[in-house]
Amino acid sequence: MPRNDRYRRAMTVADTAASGLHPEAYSAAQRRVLAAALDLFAEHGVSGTSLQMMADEIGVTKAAVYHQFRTKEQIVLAVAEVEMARLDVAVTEAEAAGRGAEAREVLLSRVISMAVERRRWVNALSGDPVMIRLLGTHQPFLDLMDRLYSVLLGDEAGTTAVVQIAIVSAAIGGAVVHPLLAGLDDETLEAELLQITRRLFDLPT
Amino acid sequence: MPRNDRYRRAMTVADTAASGLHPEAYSAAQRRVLAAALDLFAEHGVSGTSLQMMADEIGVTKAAVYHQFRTKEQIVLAVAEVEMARLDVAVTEAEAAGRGAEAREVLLSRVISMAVERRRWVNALSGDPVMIRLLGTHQPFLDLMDRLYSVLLGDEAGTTAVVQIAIVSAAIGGAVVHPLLAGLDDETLEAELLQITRRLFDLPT
DNA sequence: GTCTATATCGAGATAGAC
DNA sequence: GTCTATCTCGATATAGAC
Repeated sequence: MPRNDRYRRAMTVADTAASGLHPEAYSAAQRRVLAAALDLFAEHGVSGTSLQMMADEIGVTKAAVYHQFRTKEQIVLAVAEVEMARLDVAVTEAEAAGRGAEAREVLLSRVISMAVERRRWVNALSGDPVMIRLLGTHQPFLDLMDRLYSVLLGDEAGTTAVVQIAIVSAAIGGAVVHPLLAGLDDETLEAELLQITRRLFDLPT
Repeated sequence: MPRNDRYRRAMTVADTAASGLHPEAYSAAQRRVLAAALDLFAEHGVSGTSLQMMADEIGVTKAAVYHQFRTKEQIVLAVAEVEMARLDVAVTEAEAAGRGAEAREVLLSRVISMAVERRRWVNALSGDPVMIRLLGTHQPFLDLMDRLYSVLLGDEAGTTAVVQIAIVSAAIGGAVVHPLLAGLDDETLEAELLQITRRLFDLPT
């Protein structure tokens, strides 16, 4: 990443404002980089992951990685967009199911399924400070989250309803990475999460 | 941090095995370093925070920071231990309330109160990969978490009960840092969290 | 698509004066 | 307790050959 007056520049999407929700089809070499990057981000964090680590993981040199992506920031952005595209599919599918409880039901099951399936990477994608800053300034992502929350909220309004969906989101994202549940198989975890989140929504407010 | 054969060495507690749950009283200069470090960890992650950033934040030079702590790892460890000591007080207090529902009730309210109060730093303390690795090899921390989970579990056993407390933990930790709730005042957030977590425990399994 | 080689900078860390 | 000065290394990044 380029430099700042004092430290290295904070990551922004300024250089890549054109990138939206439709990441072009990456080459095989690019996909290898992105897969290695995601694994390493999960283990060491974005800042703790160097281009050298990615190169070693793939079994090539740093220069080969730089041939696929011009900067580290481009890699982070590409990783984020690939995951966003997955989430977009789920939200779009839920929206197609209408505006009420059915839509919410569809979204919940799709999101839980995705979160469980990709639990090794959830923390890197949603908890890493570099990723948070990047996505927080990335309008397509903000729009996607708005849509997601709209489906979850349905017709509800008010603080309690917002707290409720925030808690459900947090519970899903946090449970799949929770050390207590690290040994639990995906199917059981998914079933339990589905059950408990459904009951959270059925609770009287 | 010292180096590895290939990259810089992963953080361990090997050098400081003697440090436990009773951090010595830090000097005023040391506390300034720890406060700055915690803020910066929350904003940039542990790996993304340099000694230079800490020095700038405090208004001294790097060498002055190195006079207070011999390595960056010592700073991370000290930050973690100060927070652990806070949590330890809450767990100890809950344990004093017995072994049943009352103990759980005390612990829940204390933990929620702590999490809300310190929500700016929760992600850095529980989600940062460096912190996770450090604490995961730190026996006093593992013991503390065992005690915490024991109080939450009470007499319950079985997968569903474990999932339940994992979800409650995740919900608390995740809700306080959730962007949707960033604008919510501490008192409201605390009350809502208390209510919803209590209901989660009252649900029939 | 991958390599070797290199440039530049900031990181962690230390020595020694005040 | 803080400073200036310095060391070494790994980080991002580029040039140019194969």
